[in-house]
Amino acid sequence: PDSGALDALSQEGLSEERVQQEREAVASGGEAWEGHKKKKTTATRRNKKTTPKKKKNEEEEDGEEEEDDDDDEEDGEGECEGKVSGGGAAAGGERQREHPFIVTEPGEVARGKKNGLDYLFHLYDQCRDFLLQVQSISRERGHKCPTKVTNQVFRYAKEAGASYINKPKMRHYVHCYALHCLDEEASNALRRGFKEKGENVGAWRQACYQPLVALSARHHGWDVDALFNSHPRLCIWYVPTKLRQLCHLARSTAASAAAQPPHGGIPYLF
Amino acid sequence: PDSGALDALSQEGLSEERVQQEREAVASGGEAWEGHKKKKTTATRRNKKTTPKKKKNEEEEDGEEEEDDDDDEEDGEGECEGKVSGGGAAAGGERQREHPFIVTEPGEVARGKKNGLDYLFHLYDQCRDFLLQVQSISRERGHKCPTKVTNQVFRYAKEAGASYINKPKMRHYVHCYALHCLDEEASNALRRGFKEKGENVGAWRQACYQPLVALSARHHGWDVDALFNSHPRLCIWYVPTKLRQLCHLARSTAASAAAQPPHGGIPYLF
DNA sequence: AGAAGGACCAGTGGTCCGTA
DNA sequence: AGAAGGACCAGTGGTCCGTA
Repeated sequence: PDSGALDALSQEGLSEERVQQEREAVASGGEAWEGHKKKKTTATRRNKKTTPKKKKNEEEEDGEEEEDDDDDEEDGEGECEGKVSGGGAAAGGERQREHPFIVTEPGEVARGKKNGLDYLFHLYDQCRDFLLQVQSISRERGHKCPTKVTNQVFRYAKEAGASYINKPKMRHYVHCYALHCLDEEASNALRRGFKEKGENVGAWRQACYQPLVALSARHHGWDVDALFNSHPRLCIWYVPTKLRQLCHLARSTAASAAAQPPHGGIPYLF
Repeated sequence: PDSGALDALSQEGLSEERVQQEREAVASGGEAWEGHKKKKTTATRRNKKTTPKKKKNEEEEDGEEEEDDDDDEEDGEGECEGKVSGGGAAAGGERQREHPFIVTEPGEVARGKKNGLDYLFHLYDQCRDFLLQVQSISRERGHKCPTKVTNQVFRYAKEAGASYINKPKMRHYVHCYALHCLDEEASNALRRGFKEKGENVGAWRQACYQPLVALSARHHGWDVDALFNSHPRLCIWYVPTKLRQLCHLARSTAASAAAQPPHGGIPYLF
């Protein structure tokens, strides 16, 4: 009732400018992007932990990463950006998903049907770029302006043609990007170490938590929100739940260790 | 799957300490608070503007506010806090809602079955207090910490016994509170003026928009978010949609007036 | 097996409209 | 009529789990 003469402003609209500006090296055959599909599954999901997941906070020393040298088995890609699978057989529009990440050193380009970690981090910078565009549009339309990478930003990215960006992936690796932003030296060392040991991406990802907890403790008294906010490219990302929990746990542990010192010796937490 | 050994922390719990600390003067008879009721209405709401609402951006000069002097017609209230209706007849737990607001001068206590504007503004300060408590609890549990008055805060307030606080009411008058925070002089003058003219609360509420638009223009280049963030008690409140729209419209108007000056004269926007 | 991401769900911001 | 607020709804943050 109060909107008055003001809601002539439509909701979104989204200029299609940025399409295909990013992402040149796409799957072979050029089958159309699937875009909005909304496949309605009728399964009754969410049966609450029927399979008792094993927790893997420490990295296990297995999974000897094969480093496959089948370089140009696909088309002539190798340019710069990410690569997708599902390009080969019948061009009837089958599953189109990005190649999995592997642990690469800084500067190293992943060969074969893999994507490297520099590319992963580049995706975060692209999201930031999309956020800046969304903010600019919001401001000029007088809408409320997001400060974080929200659903709206992911939707915008998708509409702009960056279909390889999606929320679950970006949320999954945020803390890895955080370490990259906050301590590039340590991040690079970790990448080299895990590549050398032949660890898989999951193990490397797990290993990124600990250095961040240490940083939050050392510089921000375990306030991981303050840690994220201290960096301009990082502050637009939500703090992942698990990292928040780890910082909280570490603080509690440190506090109780300080309150009740052991009988014989000094405890070292890091 | 990642939660690990950390989710021993339950969700809320809410110590019942604050109950009845606020709000002494309650309805007569002392019938129990209705609390959580969740009456399921089966009506098909949202038939989208069947009744064409008239827009009321300018205050109309009618409604000669009767200022009823039936002071102590109810019980012996008159202490300090807000008053509720529904105390009279059959004590079978009927509708319990706050008395409507009337336009009062600063310092003036509303008489009869009315609440004054000092009381209204006091509710905002109470909400801030509840937010501070929610933040404190969140921080000590390692949860993410709200910076604004969210649903969680309203829920907390209700559980703490402040059933007279609710989201629609608080959102409805935010901009009035904003003016009170940002320019108490102007706010007080407006209250005196509207009381004197015998305007109702709705008219006064409408009149609070304009001075805020002027403030946002003058001090923040029409950035009303910046205006809200400039005040510590105000920055915890979401900017109301209509105020945001008004600021946007005013900026556009000012911009086009500046770009295309009229043939004979200088335009004054304020 | 390890990993990418469609799609789901509980709880949010926003406010309409049946109620008093 | 003017006003208070229960309750609804579209779109969010978060991430599970069917998929490749």
